[in-house]
Amino acid sequence: YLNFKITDALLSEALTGIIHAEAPGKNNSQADQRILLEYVSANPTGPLHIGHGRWAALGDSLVRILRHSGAVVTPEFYINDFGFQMEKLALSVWWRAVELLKQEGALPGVSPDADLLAGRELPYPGEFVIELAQAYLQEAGQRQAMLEDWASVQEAVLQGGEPSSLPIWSERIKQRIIELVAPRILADQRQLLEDIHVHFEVWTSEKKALHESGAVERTLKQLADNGFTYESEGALWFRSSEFGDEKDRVLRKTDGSYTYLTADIAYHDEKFSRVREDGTRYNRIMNIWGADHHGYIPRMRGAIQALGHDPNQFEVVLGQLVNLLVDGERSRMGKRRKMLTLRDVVDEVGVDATRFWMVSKSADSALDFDVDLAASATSENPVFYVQYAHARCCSIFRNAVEPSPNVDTGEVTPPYLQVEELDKLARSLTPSALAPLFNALESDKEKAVLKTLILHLDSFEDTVADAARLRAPHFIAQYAMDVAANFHSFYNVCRILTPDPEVTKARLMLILALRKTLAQALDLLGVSAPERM
RNA sequence: GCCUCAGUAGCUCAGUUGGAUAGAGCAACCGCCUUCUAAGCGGUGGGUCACAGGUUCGAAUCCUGUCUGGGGUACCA
Repeated sequence: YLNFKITDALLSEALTGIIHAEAPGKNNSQADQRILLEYVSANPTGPLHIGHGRWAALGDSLVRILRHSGAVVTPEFYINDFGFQMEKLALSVWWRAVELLKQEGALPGVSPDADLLAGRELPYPGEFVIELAQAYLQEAGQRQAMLEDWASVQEAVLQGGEPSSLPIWSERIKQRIIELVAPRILADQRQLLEDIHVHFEVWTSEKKALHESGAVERTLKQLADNGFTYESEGALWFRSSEFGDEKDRVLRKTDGSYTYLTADIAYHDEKFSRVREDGTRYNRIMNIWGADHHGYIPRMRGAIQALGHDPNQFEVVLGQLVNLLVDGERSRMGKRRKMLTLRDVVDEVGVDATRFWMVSKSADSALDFDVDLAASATSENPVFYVQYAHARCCSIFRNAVEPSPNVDTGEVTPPYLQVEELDKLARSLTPSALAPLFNALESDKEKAVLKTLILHLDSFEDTVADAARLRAPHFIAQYAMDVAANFHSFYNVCRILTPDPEVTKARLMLILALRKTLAQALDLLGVSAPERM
């Protein structure tokens, strides 16, 4: 094993490079990549939950890291606004609307106290459905339409007709509810995502872009022309087993409707074929999926191949699921009346803590999110450790250029140096100017801590490239914690602002490189870098 | 059954292409604020890296098997 000595000159060069860099860690390791990254892609059937939060944090950090590594990335949200889920939601809204009308005594022949929902289980029992129903009834004309609708289904409902036994209500009202409700929910989701600094450039509606546009039929025809479909048992099948899938998959059900897979195949066909603004196409179609979709990959890959695209350009980043811990026990998220939403968590622990928490662990391991710990996690979250390091750097710079009045004597100590002086020094910095950094150290310990810190700063670029290559944002979180720890050690063992101006300047350059790197690392995670805490 | 992810300190988890004495945060204990922010630092205690084989000069890491836990195995989305 080579045991080479790292000279002060090399360390100086590393620091100088960081200070002159436009953005630390920037590299070209992914420069040949044109990536369409689809993630989150929730149904517009309710608020985002914790699980979505993990994909959002993971995906957005990945976008930032890949771009920092030279890739062109388009983040995209696929809106699953088609199919049974939407109908189930509409049905739930309808029931809540009936309930509201009943409470007002507006339903003929029904007492306001009567329990129409007794024994029934709404597909979407959440509180938010009641708000949607209220909004729906306030729409011009909808209240009247509901009452007319009620007259036609009243008897069936009063005799105990189940909500699931469709249709007991009119198609007209169903569509009207969906039209009203889907955009509202989507807008809420979008607002929350923006609030946590997760931005999508493209929003693709399954309903509009695939079903109403005829894209699904076109893709289906292409698959058939290529000879990969057949009819059996009244359904249309895809020969996915020819591509390594366990079995063939249904594309068109016996009732004539399409499966989710069919629309998704059309979607991926479109993504592969899409021509970008500069005339090129994407050479990487990337998705972030939950581990519950794992078995779905072979059939999707098969379909991509069957349509003549390169399956090697298709990539799925799988994330293990998030468990919600309530009273120390795992509980399934979702269909509870009171559920803990992503909004609740963000309100409770803040954007920075939530995002850092979500990406500080490998996506390969299941994440336990302890609700009871959420509040206390505020002070426990390592994100503050990193942010504090950054704030400390900023504080040092403030002290360096500001006069400091002594509280006891009232005397004012002049600033160590002027802002302009500092800027000029940074701009024209050469490695040799950093010599005082190494010469003025008093102990081996100081020297060792300093060396570790600079080596760490120097490895940032490699870390970003590794994180990009392995699609592992948690490398960055880990890195940020490590560097922060190095700095906190150094800070306690070595003073930055000293009576010797040359030493002070050199050490300030170190802090400048550190501050830039910390700010960049935090930015790659979508976390703010506060100047004071 | 098959596919897949995981099992590392009391708890939550890092450990990148195999590399030197396995790390961090939290929790426990002992120190450190007249000096750049103590949301910090130093120290102590705490690990048969699930288990058993194998490959290798060298394994938490690679291979095989076993055990335990999560997820999947739909004409749901």
